[in-house]
Amino acid sequence: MNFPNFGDESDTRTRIFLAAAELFSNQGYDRVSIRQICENVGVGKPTLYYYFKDKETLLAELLRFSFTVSRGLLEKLLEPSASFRDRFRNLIRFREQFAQKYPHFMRFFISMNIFALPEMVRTEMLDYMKWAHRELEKMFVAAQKNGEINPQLNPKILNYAVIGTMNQILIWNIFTDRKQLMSSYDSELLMQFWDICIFSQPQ
Amino acid sequence: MNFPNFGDESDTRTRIFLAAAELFSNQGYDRVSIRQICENVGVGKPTLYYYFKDKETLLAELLRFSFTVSRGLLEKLLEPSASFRDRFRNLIRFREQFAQKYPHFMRFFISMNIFALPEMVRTEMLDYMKWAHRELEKMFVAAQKNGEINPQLNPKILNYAVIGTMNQILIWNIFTDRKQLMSSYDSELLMQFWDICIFSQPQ
Amino acid sequence: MNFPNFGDESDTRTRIFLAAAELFSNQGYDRVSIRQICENVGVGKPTLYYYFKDKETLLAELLRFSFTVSRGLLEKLLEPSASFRDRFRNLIRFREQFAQKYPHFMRFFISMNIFALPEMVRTEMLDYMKWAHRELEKMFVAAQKNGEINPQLNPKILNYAVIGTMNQILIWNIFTDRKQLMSSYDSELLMQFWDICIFSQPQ
Amino acid sequence: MNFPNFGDESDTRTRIFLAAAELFSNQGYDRVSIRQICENVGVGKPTLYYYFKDKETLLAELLRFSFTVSRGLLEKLLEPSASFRDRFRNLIRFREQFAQKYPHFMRFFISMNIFALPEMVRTEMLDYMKWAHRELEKMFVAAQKNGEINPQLNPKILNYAVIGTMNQILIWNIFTDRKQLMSSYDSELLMQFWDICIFSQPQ
DNA sequence: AATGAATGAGGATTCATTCAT
DNA sequence: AATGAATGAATCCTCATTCAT
Repeated sequence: MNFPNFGDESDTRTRIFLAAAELFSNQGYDRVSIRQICENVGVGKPTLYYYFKDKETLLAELLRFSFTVSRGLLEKLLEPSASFRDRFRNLIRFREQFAQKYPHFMRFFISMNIFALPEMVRTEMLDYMKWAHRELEKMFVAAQKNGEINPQLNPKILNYAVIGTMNQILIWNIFTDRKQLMSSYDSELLMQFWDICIFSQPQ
Repeated sequence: MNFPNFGDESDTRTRIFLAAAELFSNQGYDRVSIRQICENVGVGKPTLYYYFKDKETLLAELLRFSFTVSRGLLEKLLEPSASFRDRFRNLIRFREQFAQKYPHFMRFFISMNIFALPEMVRTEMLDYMKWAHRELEKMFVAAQKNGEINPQLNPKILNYAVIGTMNQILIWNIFTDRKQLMSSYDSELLMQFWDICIFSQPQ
Repeated sequence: MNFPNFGDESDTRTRIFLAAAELFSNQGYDRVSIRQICENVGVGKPTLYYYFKDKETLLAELLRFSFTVSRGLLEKLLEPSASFRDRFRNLIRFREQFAQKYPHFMRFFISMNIFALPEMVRTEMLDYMKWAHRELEKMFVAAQKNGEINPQLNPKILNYAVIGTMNQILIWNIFTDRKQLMSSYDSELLMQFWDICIFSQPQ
Repeated sequence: MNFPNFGDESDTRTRIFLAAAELFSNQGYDRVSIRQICENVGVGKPTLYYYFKDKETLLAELLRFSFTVSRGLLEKLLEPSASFRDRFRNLIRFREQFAQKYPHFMRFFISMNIFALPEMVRTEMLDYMKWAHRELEKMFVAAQKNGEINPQLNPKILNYAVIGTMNQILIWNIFTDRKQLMSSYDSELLMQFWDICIFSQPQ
């Protein structure tokens, strides 16, 4: 599983990007000031404005980065190349590994409240989320048709359950300030849980 | 199922309370200004400060109200008076009905899970969440001992799953601007889902 | 030496009066808020406004009280009944005893910066000070004519010196937070000092 | 006698500095608003905050400037290079000339009511004053040992008298709105006064 | 590619004061 | 004689943003 990289991390633009991700994820978009970001990076404010039109744009670009990574991965998962169970496991593993590699981005993404976002960014985010939601649901429906998972389960609810459970783990670990937002042990337990709930066939 | 009421809803303090809940849940704590709240209520700023020491205190009192309601209910659910399944159903129904009666508070509460909060408020919130988390887990463990639910399921994950799924439904409905944050149809489907997943015994 | 008393000290008006004197002398007129005064007295704000038209009036009445006391005394001193030296000694003793009996008023009076006062009060204060200044100078001139003090000394400067020295002692003791703003020992030393400087005749 | 200069007086920081000194000395620290200062200088509020962390810091820096000037001069006076009488005369002349060159700073310094000052600034001011007080007293004691001034005079009181008299002249001239806070004629009279009082030897 | 200096708009909060009771 | 509730105007300060260099 490969994640895209930012550019050169010694490059000013990238340093601003990363500092913003960290600060936004810790304190929320509104509580972070341009001054704070610049101080963290060690540059003056006009430098930030040289690279990013404004604060919203900076946020938007951060979100777009998350989307790109996330969408890329989801698209791979959706290709019905492997068994559904393998793809499902990958869905979990992906979150685990993204959380481990980019904890700030994970925090940032999870703790992003769509209503606290500037209009322009909100629309973009909502579009992505709707797309992901729809695609996942299609995947579950297909898996039920193929008999790969319990067909009695309502696929909408299943969708909520799968995503919601992962999010709940992440949220909980963010709140309680765990070092690891999602450990490999967590994803192991999660897989076992869904194995019992959805992969075992009813009698 | 009874929900506590605020005081007289024509009372200024209560009006500020409700307006703040609505605005905070829509735009996030930081984006809402004292001026906005006061305009919504139709009072001057000093009036707000007459009732609430400062903005953080207003937020804290809103959260405390939510906690009190929520805790009171959870405590009833935890009493092992009825069958576990009935109590579980009540857990879902409670959320549904709270969401219907006080959609703003539900939004407020849900979005608080997500928002960056001032430190002082966060601690208080964390305490409540830890308590609720712990108690629910105990309930699941007990139910497994009694043979009321599938004992193979990891109770921690089960806890995340049950709460996370409800939250996901709420979040999604908030995001997509549904009128009903959680309909009785939603909770019906949800109950069926868990009936299959956790109440059916393994063979 | 008798000082006028306020009315009944259990009377609300007097309690406000005293609390204001203490607070103003500690923190300065501007830094003290009506709220603070009321809290110290244990009454609501409208009560204060029942007794005093506004904050300025409260200040003005405090100053007027000081003037009345001070002027009454100075007038006694100016009556050429006793020897000049006795009257001079009384001038010092008066300050000492006023400082001991009403330390707050003394602080209040000393630390009052005339430029930091509201216009209306300022004029009143200035008038009093000019009068006192003039009268004292006359007294010194008369004493020189009578041969009671060294006639070589410039009476204007002498006036500044006598008053300025006492003030300096008070200011210093206020600054360094002495319990006694002016002890009887202080006034003894002061008298000895002026005995040498102005009462001893030149050869 | 040389006084330190501020930087370039067309420099924004210096202009804020001078405007603040003038306003503070006229109206007192609390009555002067940031807005007022900025209007006087003709800059926006954020510009002031660009140069000074906050209002207290601005005040503290003004005081520090006064201290530095004052201390530098006092140190020169204390060097027992010249006769005591010459140094004493310089003490007076220094005040006279400082008052003439920087009337606003003189007013500012004199009218600073220590109790109306924020805690942090107060301590700093007190430290300086204690130092100056101590050093001057030492100088008087030494002069008495050397037989340069009347040894019968209590040096503490002498200290109060010398400083207090000068301050009284300044205060009086400030109060009565004289153009010159301390004229060379004033200092001439003052010197004659102390010549008679303390430099003439007792028989 | 980067900066020092500046700005307009708006933030939370507190002030002295008043009304109806 | 006293109060709870309310207000307009002002406070200090910070924000995102920009210009000239």
